[in-house]
Amino acid sequence: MDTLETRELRYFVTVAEELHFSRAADRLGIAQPPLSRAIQQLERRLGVTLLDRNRRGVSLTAAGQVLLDEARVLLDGAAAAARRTQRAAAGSGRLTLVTKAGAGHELLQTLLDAHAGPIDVVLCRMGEQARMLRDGRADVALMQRPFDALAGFDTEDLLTEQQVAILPAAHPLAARRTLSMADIRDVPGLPLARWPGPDGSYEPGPGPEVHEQSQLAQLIALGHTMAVLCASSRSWLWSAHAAVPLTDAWDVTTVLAWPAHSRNPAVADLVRTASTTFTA
Amino acid sequence: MDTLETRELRYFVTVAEELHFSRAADRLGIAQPPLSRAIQQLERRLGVTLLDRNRRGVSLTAAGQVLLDEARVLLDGAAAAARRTQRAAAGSGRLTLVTKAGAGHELLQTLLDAHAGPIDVVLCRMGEQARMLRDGRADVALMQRPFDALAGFDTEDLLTEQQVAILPAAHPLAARRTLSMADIRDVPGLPLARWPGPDGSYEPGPGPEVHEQSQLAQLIALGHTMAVLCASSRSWLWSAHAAVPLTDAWDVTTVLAWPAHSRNPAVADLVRTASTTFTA
DNA sequence: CGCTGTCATACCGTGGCGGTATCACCGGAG
DNA sequence: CTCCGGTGATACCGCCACGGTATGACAGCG
Repeated sequence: MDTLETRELRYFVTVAEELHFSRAADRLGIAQPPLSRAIQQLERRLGVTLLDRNRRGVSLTAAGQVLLDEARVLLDGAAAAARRTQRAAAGSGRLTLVTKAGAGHELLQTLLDAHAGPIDVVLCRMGEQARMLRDGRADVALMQRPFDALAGFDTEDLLTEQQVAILPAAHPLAARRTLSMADIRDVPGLPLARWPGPDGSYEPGPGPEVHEQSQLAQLIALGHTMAVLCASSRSWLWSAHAAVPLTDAWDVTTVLAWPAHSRNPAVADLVRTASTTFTA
Repeated sequence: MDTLETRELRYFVTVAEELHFSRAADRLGIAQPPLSRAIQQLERRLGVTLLDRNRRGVSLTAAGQVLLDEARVLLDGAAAAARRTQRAAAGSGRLTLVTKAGAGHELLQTLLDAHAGPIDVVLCRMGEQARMLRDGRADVALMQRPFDALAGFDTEDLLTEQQVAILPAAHPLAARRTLSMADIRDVPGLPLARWPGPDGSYEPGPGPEVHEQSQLAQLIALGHTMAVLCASSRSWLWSAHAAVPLTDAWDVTTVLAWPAHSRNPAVADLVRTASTTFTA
């Protein structure tokens, strides 16, 4: 009675996105009638109306919206499963770790030194780690709580640290011993840089949009922006930068993250190594 | 090049479980030759050898083991998606919350009072919540950290409490004001009750195996066992029971949990209600 | 009242799935 | 060594289901 076929899910997602059978069929590379039939068959099998075909267009029912969300997750999962299987066949026993370029450099070094097996390290842009874990291109990631979206992952805490404000060295605030969040909010001519959110888009605001550490470093050195980062970011500062501790910012915990259902023995091994290395 | 069909995954999982094509075909209700062909086709499509067909049986390659894990998750996910869609169509806007029978009774009452919409409450046996969330029979669950396996779920902390030892009132230890874990480990004639683990099996040990609060209550009243539970369990104690605070046991946090990718608006609503109710 | 654009229906051909029969291969019993 | 039982692979065939084309039903619109 159930058994959703991935072909049907692919078809349904496309129709739900286009809200138009002909365009969806076009995107799928098939004709419209078989698509209509496939959706009808899916609805009949589930015993649920997924789409309202009114005059003036197609719209999702509540159940259709639920299935759309579920189907997207399933299709992504299927693609990820294929990739993970292929990676497992190719690099037997190798592990791919993904981290933001420049973040937690010493920590990563320590981790790699402590771990016995071979690890491929992939550096990615901010917030890309989750996607790479989810789509099967990586096995584990270094991520930061509370910044990164950790939903759907298992995690092991590695290191908790305070945050610091990174400023142009020439700016008056750079001389302070400590700062509070209130001090750095709305500094004239020195807006906070903006990172992409979980969906890759930016919140509106006055600061420049950045997605790489090097971008940020340059913009700060030029005196165009400032940023709030964890204390270990000091390792990549330039002489034109200054780091001032923040007294009232949230602590940042760097965590090792992996897909919740992963039973990859190499991942388990790395996690064990990490937990003994960093809790001791 | 990818696009794993669920039919193929179903076939592969069965073969991987049986490690025997004919038996697997039998379980699937098809003949052996089409099954062999389907697996070959899957291997060709992925470009990966999933099974070693040696004389003396079939065995999984490393890549095959990876795909087996992934495929199980995907198939479970597909079944869950179907159920969630059907539930969404049937009880429009209703929410199903699952909790252990007897656990966190007052907390649940408070939550239900605070929430506006209709909620179906399902009581289940210990550790069943995760399964019901995963397979789509429930939308949200009350679970306890660190007892329950929360991997793959999003959670919102509701209440943290100390643990207490629940003893037969007649036992000498019941007179104590407080106890430590050392005091109650290896008490002659009063072993700790054992719960099922995440996989439903029991660790070996001297105490009786229990999976329901009522079972436990009776066994304690009879003087056959004792248990360590969170402080709010006091609400269901009998007169034949005594609760003694434990000084050095882990705190227990009751959390609201839901599938990580859920975008069910009713769930989001309940979570918002819960977080304002319990953090204020 | 046609014209256009939508999704549904009718019908048809083909490819893929599943079935049966058989092969190739190996281990074990004699 | 030979035969037998049992394995998975191969060969071949029939049928269903998927996809294509043609057309229908129906609403909006000039």
